[in-house]
Amino acid sequence: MLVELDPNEVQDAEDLGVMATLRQLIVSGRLAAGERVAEIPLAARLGVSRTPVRLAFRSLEREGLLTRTGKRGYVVRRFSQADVRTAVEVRGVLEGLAARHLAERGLPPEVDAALRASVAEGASLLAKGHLVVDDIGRWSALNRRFHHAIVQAHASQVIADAIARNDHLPFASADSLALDPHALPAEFRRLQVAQWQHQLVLDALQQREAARVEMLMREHAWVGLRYGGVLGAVPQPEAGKAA
Amino acid sequence: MLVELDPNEVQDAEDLGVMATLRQLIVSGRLAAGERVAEIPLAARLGVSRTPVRLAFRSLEREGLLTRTGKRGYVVRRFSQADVRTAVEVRGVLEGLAARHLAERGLPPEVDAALRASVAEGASLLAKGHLVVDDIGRWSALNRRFHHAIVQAHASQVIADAIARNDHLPFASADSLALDPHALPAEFRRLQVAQWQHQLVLDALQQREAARVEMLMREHAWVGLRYGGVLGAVPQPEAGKAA
DNA sequence: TGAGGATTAAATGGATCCAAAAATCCTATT
DNA sequence: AATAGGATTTTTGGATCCATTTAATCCTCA
Repeated sequence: MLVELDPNEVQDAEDLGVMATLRQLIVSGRLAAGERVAEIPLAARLGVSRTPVRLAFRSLEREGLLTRTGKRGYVVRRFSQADVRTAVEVRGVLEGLAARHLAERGLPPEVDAALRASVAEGASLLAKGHLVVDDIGRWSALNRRFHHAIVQAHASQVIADAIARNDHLPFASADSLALDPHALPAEFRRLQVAQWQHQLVLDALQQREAARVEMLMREHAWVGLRYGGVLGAVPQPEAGKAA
Repeated sequence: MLVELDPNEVQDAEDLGVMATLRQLIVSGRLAAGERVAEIPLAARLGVSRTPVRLAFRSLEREGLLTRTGKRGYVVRRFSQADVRTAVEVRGVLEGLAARHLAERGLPPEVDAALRASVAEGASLLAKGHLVVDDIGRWSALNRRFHHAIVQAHASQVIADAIARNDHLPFASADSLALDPHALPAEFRRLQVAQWQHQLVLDALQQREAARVEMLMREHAWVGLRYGGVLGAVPQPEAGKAA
């Protein structure tokens, strides 16, 4: 009944659930943009019944990774270069809103501590003047904590939800700043800019400079996308995923 | 097996699909905030099997109207006053982004025409100096067209999607400016402000004043929420839905 | 050879079935 | 009487089944 099973695919399916597996298939490009996805073949491919696949399709549709085609079936959504830029800008705008609120209401001690810790860790990571491959993961983690601290500090979950939904677009999230291990010197310059921006954001929050921190966060969003070109790093060839 | 069927509920279920019915039940408060919703009772209540209910649950979870409780089951999400404010502000920020882009790129003729038409219709609606109940629906329609024209003008669907997802929160959308038919004089003042704002937005777009139009759109978002108090209308008692 | 229509295959939506997990409730013992 | 333990009932997740609809194929005729 079910054939041609790539072993590690099935592995994923059992461990993480169909939802995560599908997301992976889409993000990795094994399901190409524009490709039609049907319940039955995919269920067979993953070794599960149609039911979980159907449920996952609805969720992924709401996440924006799948779109309906006419009366029947879904296709993997295709993202243009403009979509990528816009998604990054949307995140910047929303994180800017969160940061502004935080500046206006004042920085709670635990948020301040979390941000200081992230900034300190970033400083020590860059202090040696160059990058090693291990630093990529460390930066990703501290960067995630920095953004998370700001976004989660808001009294309402609504902003965090809006950001999370936007982040479902794989290239939009703050920790999708994919660092090229083969261009570490250039990436070092990029991270240095990001680190400066983190420091400025923290300073503006502490000074309760609301408008300033909003603009800083907006600008900071671009570091994952365009700064590569400006600062001499190789831009990601995400054209493969885009239309 | 299936009893206690409110006839018009079942009517809805057959016509609009479980998804829309559930949304209605939640928005109308017939499913109270914080209430637990289970598949089997709800399927019986709607006269359908569990399958469509399950699918609807996943979608509504992604929309943010339902949240999981621990390992099992969903509850109707409860929204605080802060959530309502924040959702409105998020919409303002995103619509502001869309409007700014439009100003930066220039106003295409058809968008300009659509916006002019909405503004003109609003002017004629308010020209008689007072409101009648029919005007509520007319305003809602023209207001929707105005906002839609700005949001849909963007090259990427990403902003529109983000706004649409935020608008799933029933109180957040631009046409949730619920006008009280019993306070028409006060509502007239409110619509007059909204109309002025529409005119200013259109002017700023035509002049390509990007920063100005962004701020105008942000401010305009609040008209549905707080201006009532400022301008003397009765604020919505949405506390019933909020926590 | 191409177009149109009819037939066929396939995919979707809804319903039901089964097993596993969770919550509730009941009982027995301290 | 209260609590711990266990049994029962409910609910969920997954799988399969059936009917309907849509898409695709193929065949015929011009």
